[in-house]
Amino acid sequence: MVEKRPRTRATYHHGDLRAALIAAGVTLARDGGPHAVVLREVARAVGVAPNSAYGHFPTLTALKSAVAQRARGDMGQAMGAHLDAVEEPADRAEAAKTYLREVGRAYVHYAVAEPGLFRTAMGGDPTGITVPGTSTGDRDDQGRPKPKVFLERALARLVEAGCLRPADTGRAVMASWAAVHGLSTMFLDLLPQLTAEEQETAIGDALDVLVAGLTRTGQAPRSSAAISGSLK
Amino acid sequence: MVEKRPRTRATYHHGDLRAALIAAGVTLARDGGPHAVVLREVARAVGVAPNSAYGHFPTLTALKSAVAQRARGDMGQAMGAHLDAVEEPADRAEAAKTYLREVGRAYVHYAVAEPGLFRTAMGGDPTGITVPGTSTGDRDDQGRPKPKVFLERALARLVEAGCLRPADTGRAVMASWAAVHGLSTMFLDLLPQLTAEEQETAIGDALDVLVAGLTRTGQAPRSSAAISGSLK
DNA sequence: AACACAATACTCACACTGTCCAGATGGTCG
DNA sequence: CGACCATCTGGACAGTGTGAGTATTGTGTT
Repeated sequence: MVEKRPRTRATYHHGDLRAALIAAGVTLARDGGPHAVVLREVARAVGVAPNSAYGHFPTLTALKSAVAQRARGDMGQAMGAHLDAVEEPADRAEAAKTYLREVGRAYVHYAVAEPGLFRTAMGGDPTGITVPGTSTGDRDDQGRPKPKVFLERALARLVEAGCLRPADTGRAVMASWAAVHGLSTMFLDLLPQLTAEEQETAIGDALDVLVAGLTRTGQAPRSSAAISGSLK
Repeated sequence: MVEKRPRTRATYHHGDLRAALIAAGVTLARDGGPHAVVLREVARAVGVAPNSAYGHFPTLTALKSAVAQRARGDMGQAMGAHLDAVEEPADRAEAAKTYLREVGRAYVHYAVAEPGLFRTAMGGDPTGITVPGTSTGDRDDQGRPKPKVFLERALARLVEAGCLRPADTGRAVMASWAAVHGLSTMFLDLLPQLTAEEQETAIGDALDVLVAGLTRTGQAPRSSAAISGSLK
């Protein structure tokens, strides 16, 4: 199905087996999740012997890792398309808040729209030596932005608009990421019976709480260390 | 290893194979996650033939589902123990906020302390017909409270203390649950390189943002529907 | 108390998986 | 043209979930 001509140099038998394997893996992962990307099935889809994959990937988890990276790029692309369609309010602060909300909404929307790819990208399988974060760039191997950059951009805009202190950017990253990632995994794993409307209101409510908590004018309390120290 | 005498009536060959299978599955899941609870390995640990399990569970996923339910009970027990050790401030409102924070901290702490059981409880495997939420009670089959009840209790205390409007309880559940579940899955799947100190500060920061967003005095904005309607 | 029944556990079997090892194939370069 | 070497193929092995049929054993009935 998917044909890719070699970029660097002409390869030997197949054309570009490595890319074809990844593409087939993405297709398998799209409907079926990471559990569905099976080595023999991937090889069967491409039309080669099962062991041919071992020339390009040392193990199945390595192939899954490549598929996951590709899925993260796809997620970034989808989030970018979502954000391009957002109409921002005129007020600068409200525009920054809207942008953060829409970044989060795009994150959760992708998880719901492409659960198989989302699960593959976020690697629920701890068997792999995946260790996400090894690639430090802002874009993947196909030049597509990573999902994280949208969140950082949103928080930077909040800082510019005066709604967020620069020193709070780091903790804001964790709080925002946790909120949207938590919503996504909850919808997929824990609350599959929710309707689209219920999901949408839950997204809006959680993001409202997040924005309200982040853009509070007073300084954030620093009681966490004291509380955690008096435990256990 | 684990011996359980039958409660209701003496069983036939093994004693209580069903309970023994679940117990062995919990042990397997504790170190190794849901992927490690393998039917033949469970049967091997108990000392019976592999297919003996099919007399008590129609499929392996059914056994995993029972193990997951047991893991959720274990999680509730651990959270209760954590909360019993919390020293609450005298002020009523601050005590309610502290309680919510500690509920969240207990949730994430269990995920980090027992990643295998947490992953099994929260079922990253969509293959099963698990559908959590079928059991509507507040306690599991062993009388242990479910994790969700602690969150509901915390929000009820916030309402009593006047820090949260009763009408906002529903959305507060989603926001709180998403925050702590997101932190947990992020720590396990996306940020395994974080140290315990970094995890602790991230937990404190995210919970501070959550509490600040929930207990804001003004009414929450209801702009989510309008924004989401202008998209796509 | 002895027997029949049904619940329980076991044996055999099949299709499928990931991965190793040796051999065939065919581009690339001296 | 011939040698090399990356690439792909075939066979094989251990291990998995699950189905069908069979042996075993506790329990209720006569």
